[in-house]
Amino acid sequence: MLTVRKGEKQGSCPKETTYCQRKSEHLDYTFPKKEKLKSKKLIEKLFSEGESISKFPIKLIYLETELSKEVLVQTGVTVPKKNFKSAVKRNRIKRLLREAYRLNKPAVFNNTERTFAFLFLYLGKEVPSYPQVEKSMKRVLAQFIRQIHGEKVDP
RNA sequence: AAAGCAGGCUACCUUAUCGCUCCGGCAGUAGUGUCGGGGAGGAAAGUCCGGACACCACAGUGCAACAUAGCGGGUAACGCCCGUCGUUCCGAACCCGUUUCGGAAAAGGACCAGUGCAACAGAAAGCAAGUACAGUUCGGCUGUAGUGAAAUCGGGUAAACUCUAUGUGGUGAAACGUCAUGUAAAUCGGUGUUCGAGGGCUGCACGCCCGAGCCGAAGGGUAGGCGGUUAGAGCCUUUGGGCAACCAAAGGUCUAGAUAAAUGAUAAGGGUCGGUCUUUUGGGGUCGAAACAGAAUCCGGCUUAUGGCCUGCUAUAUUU
Repeated sequence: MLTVRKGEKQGSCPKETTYCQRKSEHLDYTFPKKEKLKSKKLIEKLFSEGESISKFPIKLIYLETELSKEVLVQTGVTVPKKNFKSAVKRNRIKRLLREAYRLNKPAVFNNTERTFAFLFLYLGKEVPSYPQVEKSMKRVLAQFIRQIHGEKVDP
């Protein structure tokens, strides 16, 4: 019988020196509090005035706006309660969406100086795997970049 | 071996990389950086009971409503838990009985207060009528028979209304306190100031209390921080008391605190279980699976969902 004692978790290992290099290359994979979309007002504004990009199962609503914090983008994620009654499943999907955004957000940050509010909606009916989410996320962000650059040129 | 019931334990692990949140140290005016540490559950769930806590000025009476129902104990409290008696059911034993032993169940106050209900059988089942035979003082007066658990009757039934006893004030952390912000404690109309507007106390009535505002129009602002908030009827060990639930003492210990809501993602390896292939066995290869489920003021219960493992009891079947 193997008994595994709780509370004997391994201490986190010392961070590698690669962090500083990353920062200099603008490859910032963090997702701190100030980059989270929290204002009720702004979210309502997003739904009424925002533009959307839909690449099933992810839908991105975005709006160019001024932000209170000194960041380029504030991002929120939503999974409708209607499609997923279980709180565990909703949490799981939100975490996957955040994770996919976190690892792919340099694509946005390195291509714009303007500030946006983002809201990712999950429209599927099934709990996805991470590769599915990431694939969809990449397509959505690529489309977003094309659109904002297109807008810049036109006027 | 499979099944049911009861109880206990557990809720894959390790490493690497990236990331989130809180606390503490250090550096910095600060944004922040860095080092160290903590970071979901047995049900966190349903929100069904009981409390703590907060506010409703004080917390009244009657009715209604709801809950509970042998007796005793435990507890902060309970509709919970423990013990016990009775009842019913199942099994075994013998001295074959309303017996003894073992196990299980629950809906255990009251049907001479009232109302209702009753399968089959029976002529008739609860304002009573009335069949057959016999007797007779000829009066449906008496007896017997027959059906049934029960028949001119204080029979049954309250997971039937009801009655009795006891208990329950309301709201619910979006409570509440505090700080910040705001041009607005402004304008117009109606109504009112002891002949009382409008409220509060419980759903209603009584009764009581506060009392100078209240309602509408048009128009304007906020939708945020902090406290409450995580050290508690806490957890662990030992000893003592008690049949037990549980209690007492001593020692040790600190164990999530988010708020559009942290506790995660990816990869590799290992263990477990299952399928399949292979091997004389040991074993090996390969594919797949890992449930129910996410803290939101905090406790004690109940209920429901659910993957493993272990123990006991019950009856069944098979083998020796």
